[in-house]
Amino acid sequence: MYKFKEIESSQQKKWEEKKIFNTDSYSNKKRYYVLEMLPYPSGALHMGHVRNYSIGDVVARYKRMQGFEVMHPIGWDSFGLPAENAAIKRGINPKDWTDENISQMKLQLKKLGFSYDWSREIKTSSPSYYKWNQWLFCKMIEKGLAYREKAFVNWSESMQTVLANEQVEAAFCSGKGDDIVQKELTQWFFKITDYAEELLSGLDEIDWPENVKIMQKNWIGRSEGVELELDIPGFDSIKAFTTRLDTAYGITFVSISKSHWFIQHLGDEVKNFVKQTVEDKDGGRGIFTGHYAVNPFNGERVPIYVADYVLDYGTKAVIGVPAHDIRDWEFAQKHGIKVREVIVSEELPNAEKGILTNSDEFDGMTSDKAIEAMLSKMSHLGLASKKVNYRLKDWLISRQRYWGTPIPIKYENGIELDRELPVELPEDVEFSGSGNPIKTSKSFGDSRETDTMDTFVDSSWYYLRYLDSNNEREIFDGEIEKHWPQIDLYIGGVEHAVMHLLYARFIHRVMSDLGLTTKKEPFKRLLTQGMVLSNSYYNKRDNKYYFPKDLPENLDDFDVKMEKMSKSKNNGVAPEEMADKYGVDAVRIFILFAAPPERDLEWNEKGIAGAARFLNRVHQLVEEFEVKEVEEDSELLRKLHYTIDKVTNVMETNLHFNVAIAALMELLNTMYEKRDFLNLDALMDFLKLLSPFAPHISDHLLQKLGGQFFIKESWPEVDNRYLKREVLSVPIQVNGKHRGVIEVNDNMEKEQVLTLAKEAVSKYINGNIKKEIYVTGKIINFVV
RNA sequence: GCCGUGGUGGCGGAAUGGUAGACGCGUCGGACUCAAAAUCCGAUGAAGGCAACUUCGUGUGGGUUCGAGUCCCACCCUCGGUACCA
Repeated sequence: MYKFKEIESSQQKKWEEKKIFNTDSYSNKKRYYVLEMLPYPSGALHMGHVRNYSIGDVVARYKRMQGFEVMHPIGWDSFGLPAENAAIKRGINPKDWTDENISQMKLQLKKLGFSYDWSREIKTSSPSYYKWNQWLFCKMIEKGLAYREKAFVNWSESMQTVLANEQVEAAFCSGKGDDIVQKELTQWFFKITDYAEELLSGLDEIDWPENVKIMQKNWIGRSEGVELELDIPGFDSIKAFTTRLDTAYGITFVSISKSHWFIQHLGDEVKNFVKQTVEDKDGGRGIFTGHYAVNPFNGERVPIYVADYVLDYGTKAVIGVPAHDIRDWEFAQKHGIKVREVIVSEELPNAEKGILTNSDEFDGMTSDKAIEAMLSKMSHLGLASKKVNYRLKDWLISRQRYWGTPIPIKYENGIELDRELPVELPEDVEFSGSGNPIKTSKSFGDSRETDTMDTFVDSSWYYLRYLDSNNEREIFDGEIEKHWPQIDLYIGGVEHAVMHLLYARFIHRVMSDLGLTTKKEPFKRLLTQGMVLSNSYYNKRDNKYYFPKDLPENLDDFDVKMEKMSKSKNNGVAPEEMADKYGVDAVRIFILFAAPPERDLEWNEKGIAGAARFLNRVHQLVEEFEVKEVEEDSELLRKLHYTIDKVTNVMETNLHFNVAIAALMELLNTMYEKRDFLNLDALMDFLKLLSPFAPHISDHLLQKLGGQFFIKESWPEVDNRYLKREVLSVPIQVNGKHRGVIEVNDNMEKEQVLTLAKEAVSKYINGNIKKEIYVTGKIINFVV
């Protein structure tokens, strides 16, 4: 095996010495900005990171070879819950814990040889970064895009803190869910709903995977419908949204959400129901309020329920038509609510549009006609209006936690912005596990906001800070932003498809409206990568996950599953261990080869050995190579140019590096067979193609052949002359079944080809051909 | 529940509607070696057959088409997200 350790560390040293990955912010070359989602410093780099950064690194190196000035930065998303938990559990300061993790992970990253411009590194937990979060917050207040409002949260009485839904679930699982209530707190929000329409239409301008666009579309959830007013005798009327006004005669109940204004008028039973937190949100849970609303169409009194399934958006109230809505049907079944058919149906429930019945003068109309007619009648009475509704809620950014950006607000004389930025996190705090630690600080002051910001705020604009990360006067220099207005390619896990990516798009638009950015959309192209999985071994006898090295011969007692690598399942594979054993380049090659980037990847140590073998063969070939006059070999040249074409295509289109690497392996095999005909140019072209994937060995071999660094070389070009084939083999089918192959000249006439084909498969034809299909050069099919 | 993903040999995967299984792993056989490792060469979807070859085969059931892994409909399973994990 080639000496990968020596080669890798010496190449990395050379790269660092020459600072060849640093980016000129003001470069006048063509520019390309490739970015991987910034990591949370959990303490150790995992294979998911390696995969993410390898994908980005390949693109960065390829683009450099194409003559682009490439921006490829890295930093740390270093605020967040785990640091605070470590503080509570082990008495470590969150800052120390975080910084220690960062320095460890940085070391690991450097050993993996990614082509980052480290001079741009950022850390979101440093005041020089979060200062600008606070500055943005102030701007948003000025713009009317941040406001304070009451909202329900999961509140743990014993811990005196807010819990995430995930934590609530965990608490219920371990039988500790009893003290969790729904509590109303006054909190800060960002008005993302003001941008709902833009965020929706903006999706059309970006080159993102269709499924991610659809998820965002559905999350925003635009629906056109009607807001209908129903009277509650003795109270204000209630407004309910519906997209199916045609079913209004079928209303047999009304449901409101748990934060609806009407609840304040209700008794303790309902209020207690609202406070309860239960595990199962989807069981059609609801309670009758004791009040009725009047259906303006027929004057009928229908019961009002508070129901879990009504989301806190829009009017927070929906009409219940069990006959024609499946969820309403289930709710009605559970609560014994009556059902009335108003769309002619064979069977109930029936959610399809159709012809109306039981609907007075609207009987016999189609749904669409009826919606118009019914809306017109009600709007004359002032009881209904057309309305566009969104599922998207405003973004609650307040967190009752320590390790985040302090919200820069003082409450001395009402609500006041604190303009002396940064408002730094106090260090004289206690981590007792109960309440917000900031409240224990003496230095922080009594009149300040003690909530911190959601960490999604940090990660919503960090890519802009990279442009000018050491700027102390401004969030970034506008001139540099004009040079690098968008991320050309953004790479990260599909788990961020909605929240992070939607928040970032929102903040970017806000910044654009503030005149800070020149484009509306931050990420021109998105690649969502799959997870890295490996086998986990769960022992059914002692209920523990075993490390693979601790397994017995006999696995009868074990549940073996392929799942996401994680600490708790003892199935993680440490990148540095693999790099030590097989080399960094082999790790990269394997992780890129084992699956296309967007798919989940199954870890397999045998596979990485295969990658190392491949690189060893490359090394061997170059070691044995001598520069001398050789004859041209058309097959070798065709293979070479076919591979250049293939790899370039992958780079320019879908980034399916697994296919590109397979092509490189095929080329290597051909070059081995034909090594007597191999010249320096061909060998060099092969190494160029390989270099983005396996940069250490490639640069090492280049230096042996008299060059320097591949990112300073130019990407090879296809010569179409070599790709042409004179003889094509065309498969023949009879009735769609493969029956043979013939070789034809590329200039042969159709008739001649068919005659030859008939001869070749005569025994399957028996004379009577009904139809002949010939797709030139591709396929022949006879129907008999 | 809702929104989205995926399902192809023993395994990871490849395949603009046109020869299913490229490439790699594993396995088997051979070469080299005193031997082993490494390396190199060859075979490898399943069933039947001495063989030529035949039949079957891309989660399940239907459909469109000369032709479907690929398009359409229904279903099953899997994974991600679900607004305070990041």
